[in-house]
Amino acid sequence: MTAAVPFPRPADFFDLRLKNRVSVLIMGRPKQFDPDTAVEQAMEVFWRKGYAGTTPQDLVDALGIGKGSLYNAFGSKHALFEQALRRYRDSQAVILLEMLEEPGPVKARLRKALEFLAELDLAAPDRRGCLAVNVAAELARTDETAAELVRRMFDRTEDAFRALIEEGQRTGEISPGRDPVALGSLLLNTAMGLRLMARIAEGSDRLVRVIDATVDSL
Amino acid sequence: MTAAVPFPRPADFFDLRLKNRVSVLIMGRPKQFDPDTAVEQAMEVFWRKGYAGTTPQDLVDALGIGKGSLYNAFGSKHALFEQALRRYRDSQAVILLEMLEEPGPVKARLRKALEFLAELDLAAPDRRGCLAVNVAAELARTDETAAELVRRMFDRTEDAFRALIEEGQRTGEISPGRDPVALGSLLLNTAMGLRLMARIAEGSDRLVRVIDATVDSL
DNA sequence: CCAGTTCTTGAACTGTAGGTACAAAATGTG
DNA sequence: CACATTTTGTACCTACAGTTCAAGAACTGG
Repeated sequence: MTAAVPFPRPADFFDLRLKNRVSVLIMGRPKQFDPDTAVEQAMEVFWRKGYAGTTPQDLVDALGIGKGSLYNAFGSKHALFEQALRRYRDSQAVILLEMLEEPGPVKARLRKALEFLAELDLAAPDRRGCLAVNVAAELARTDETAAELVRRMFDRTEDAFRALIEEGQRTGEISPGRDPVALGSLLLNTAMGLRLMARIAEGSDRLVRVIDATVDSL
Repeated sequence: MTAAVPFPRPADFFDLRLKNRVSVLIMGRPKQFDPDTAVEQAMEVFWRKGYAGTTPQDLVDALGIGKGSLYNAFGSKHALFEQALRRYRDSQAVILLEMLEEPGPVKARLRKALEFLAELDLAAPDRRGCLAVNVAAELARTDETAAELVRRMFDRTEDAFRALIEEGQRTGEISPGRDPVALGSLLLNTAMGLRLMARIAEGSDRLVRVIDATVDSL
């Protein structure tokens, strides 16, 4: 939960201090837009159109600000993308983690979480899927910064699944003979596979079958 | 096996007849390059760089022909991409299908096939992963033609997994109580998930765990 | 109200994406 | 060899990606 919003890294922290001091001591014309909102909107655009598929014009249109403001505030398309990806991690990727931590029987919780993902993805505008999955497929080998961010998100999710399995083994719901680490990896793989499948699925049938078979396998 | 190279569709067939008649009756200068090889090379480029990430210049460089020849022969970037995707289906996507049809115990065959995928993906240049997976993530909602091709590839693979499960149930390797259709979907999901994970994996550890847990779950 | 600073707007700029047009060269046919 | 037809490389084109910049607007402290 608290890990969802990680402690600012040194650079961020310095920026923040600097920004605050400046806003008190010097101050120029204030921003006409909220940078946080802008990052959020940029995230939506990258999510729907991909990195290469997003143009500065798309961003300008979505954010409702001028190109100058955009580059003044964020520096470059890639820098904005990086911020958007971090925002995704902090606002979206944690949703699954939180669902897995709710109380109740382990298998039911797992099923509910997977069904939630499937419904979310099938209902989402443009069937955008999961930004982390999309970035993994699009940029993995050409953008090490993005790849590392996605890797960390996957690591965290894998870990949450492992913890869930271990809990199930303690409560007796899941056979203690099975390797919780391996099952954690498997569930991560299954969940991300689901989100990929959701991008081209015609209906929910296949996704439902995957979820059924997964829960059945535990 | 024979399905690997499908019978020419009407349009292809007509083109072929026309081309042959022309080559007998009129005939001009023959192509200096082999279109099949060119499509193969284009496939490699799209595979490594994605659709949006591939420029006409990239294609010209990789194919070693002029832009004029490129557009004369293939019409547009997108048309060439479509041919490249079909080529992928016929030359690459079938490899997994063939592996699943080999003789031997079902579980061992499944393990071998998944391990083969993982090794292939980890060793591949630029860790390009699976073109179908990449296209699903990049283009699903913006290119219906490509989406349909990927859908069909996924359908075929899912079917091969289902057949494998049914065979395992006949030989007693797999419990007859389990739904082979659902397990087919699950294995498709797992395999495509693996190929996605391979794009950002740091080592083979996670992939090995996924494979172990998958085979264990049957 | 002026200095100093930061933000905004919009034009401008460079390079390239994606594709077309064309003339010259190459080739099989008779 | 002339002919019809095709390929090919080059030049060219329009649009836009991605970014920069100049001019001015808004704010604060003095």
